[in-house]
Amino acid sequence: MNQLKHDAAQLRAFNRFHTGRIGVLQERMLDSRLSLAQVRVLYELSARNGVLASQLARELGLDPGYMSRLLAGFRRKRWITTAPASSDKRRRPIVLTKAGRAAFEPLDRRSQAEAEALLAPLDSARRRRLVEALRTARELLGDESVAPGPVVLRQHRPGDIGMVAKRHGELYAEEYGWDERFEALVAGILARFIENFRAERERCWIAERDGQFLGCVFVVEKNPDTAQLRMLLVEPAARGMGLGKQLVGECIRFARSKRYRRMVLWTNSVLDAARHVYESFGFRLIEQGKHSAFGKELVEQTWELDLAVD
Amino acid sequence: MNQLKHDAAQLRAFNRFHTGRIGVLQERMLDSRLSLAQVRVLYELSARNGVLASQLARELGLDPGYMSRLLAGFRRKRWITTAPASSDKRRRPIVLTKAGRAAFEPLDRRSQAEAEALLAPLDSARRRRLVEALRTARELLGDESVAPGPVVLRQHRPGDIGMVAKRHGELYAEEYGWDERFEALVAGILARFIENFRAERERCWIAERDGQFLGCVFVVEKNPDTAQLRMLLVEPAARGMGLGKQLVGECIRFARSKRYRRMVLWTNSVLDAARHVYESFGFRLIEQGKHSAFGKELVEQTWELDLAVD
DNA sequence: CCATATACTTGCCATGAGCAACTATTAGAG
DNA sequence: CTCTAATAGTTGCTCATGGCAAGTATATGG
Repeated sequence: MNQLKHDAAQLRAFNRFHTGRIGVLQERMLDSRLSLAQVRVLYELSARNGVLASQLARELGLDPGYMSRLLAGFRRKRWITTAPASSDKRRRPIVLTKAGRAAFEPLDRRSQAEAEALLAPLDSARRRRLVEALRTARELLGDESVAPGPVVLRQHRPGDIGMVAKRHGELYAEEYGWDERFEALVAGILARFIENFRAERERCWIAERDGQFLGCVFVVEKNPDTAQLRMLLVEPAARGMGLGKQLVGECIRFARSKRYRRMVLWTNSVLDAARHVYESFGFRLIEQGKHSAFGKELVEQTWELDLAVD
Repeated sequence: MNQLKHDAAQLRAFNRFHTGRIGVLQERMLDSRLSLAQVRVLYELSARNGVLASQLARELGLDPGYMSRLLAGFRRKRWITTAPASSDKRRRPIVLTKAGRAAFEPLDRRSQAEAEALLAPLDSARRRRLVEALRTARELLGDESVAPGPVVLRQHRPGDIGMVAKRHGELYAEEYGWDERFEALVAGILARFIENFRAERERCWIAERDGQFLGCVFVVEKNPDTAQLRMLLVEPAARGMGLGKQLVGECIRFARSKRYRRMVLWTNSVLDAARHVYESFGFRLIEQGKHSAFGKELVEQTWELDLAVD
């Protein structure tokens, strides 16, 4: 595959660039009379009290003997103490002393300041883009330590309407081959949703994580007794974590709290995952029929849930 | 600013992760009996014939003395020849020999293979995201060598409608404080644009670079003689490079070719940059009036251009 | 023509870092 | 319960890595 080669070449280009950049930062480290290895160890020590030398060596990819010497050096400077151990007397958990912390702190500050200096020329939008890009890269390169952040459900704000339309358009084009008229349909529905929006009868939930769009769902008033669930979407990357269920659950809770008697929704037979969610909440299929739309022959379905029962 | 601190911390986290990762790759390098510095120099030599030792030393951040020794080593192995020089006899442009190329090739292949192995577990969508993220990071961190790719103008496809609405919504909210009803208005217009689309009378241009949305503009039929220019948008990141002019130029050319007699557009007094573009093409303000919309008091304007003249 | 700068080399030397052998302790197999 | 193997850490030996400064040869600018 040629694409893979190209992508790998890009990765290498990045690595070259980054080692060059970091090389510069390393030199600065050195003018504090500490080697890169020492700084890395010190950083780990300051972050995690009580690690073992062997753990550090493994994680930082350093030779155990070398690690031992590094730590001996720190011990000589009274930056660390190695408590002989409790249960297992082979182990000597390493604890940073007050002096150790004091030695690390200016280094840490300098490193922080350098990172800030690197970012300073960027305006905040660019900085956000950079941070997001770095996070993405780290995650995709398999850094387990990158905590994915919580999934947040929130109501709509500027930009969401478009995002919802965009992802509907792209995903249904990709997965089912629907043409751009589907996206236009969604955009029109969304436009009317905003234009006629009444917060006490209708609502939208946008699911996101780390600012990344994960999914959405809308409840609109069909008539005073009937709420309509619309535009449920879960991003491929967010599937299999119960987000669809969570979103539909919010809709039902909202509709109940607003005294709707029933909830209906219009969907399509090809959307299997969504159907399972609807079924699991007790929606019943009350009508279906062939129609042709978005360049495809489809079977549309209407589902209904009685909100009074249960 | 606390955000800067946080962003810098993210950058540092990335750097730590990356040095760890690359550390691993470096070890592998070593089992070819070459140091990282040697490999880096070799890479540069293979990429650019005839560099000077001093250039290399500067660019790779290595000591000139060390560089001299590295090169002496290569010379001993007959991997390079240093032509004594032509005009300036101090300089000795370095040329990689056939043997040098042969020595570098397996290294290069191995490094390429390792990069590919790192990417292999990712599906192509993720890989694209990763490559895009790395490119973004490189660019924002100030790698001049990252060529920004050409600006491409294309017609619309699924996802564009939403993107156009989204960016209108976000940008006008940010820059002018307009609320989400503006986005809804745009979404509605876009929905109708798609629903009634006739390629021989109407068109949309999406400007992008490296897959990144840069701007857009639409031409729709107002009546058989009159084309309407709508939804001109240029991303902040793309301003000042004449993209607005280019987009409007496309519109006018298109409208002329479709035998429209005139072009009109509706805009708003606050949009200075756009107004300048319109004026530069000879649009004349034919009507304006206060109105209130999107949560603001605004002055709307109608501009017209006679397509017959000129 | 002389002072200064550039391109590269060389001598000197500290230390960074890999390897293997060694001690102390613990866990697991039989 | 004992013997073996594994784990945690230390130490001796070694040499490549790479910084610094002085040195040579050439070029440039006043």
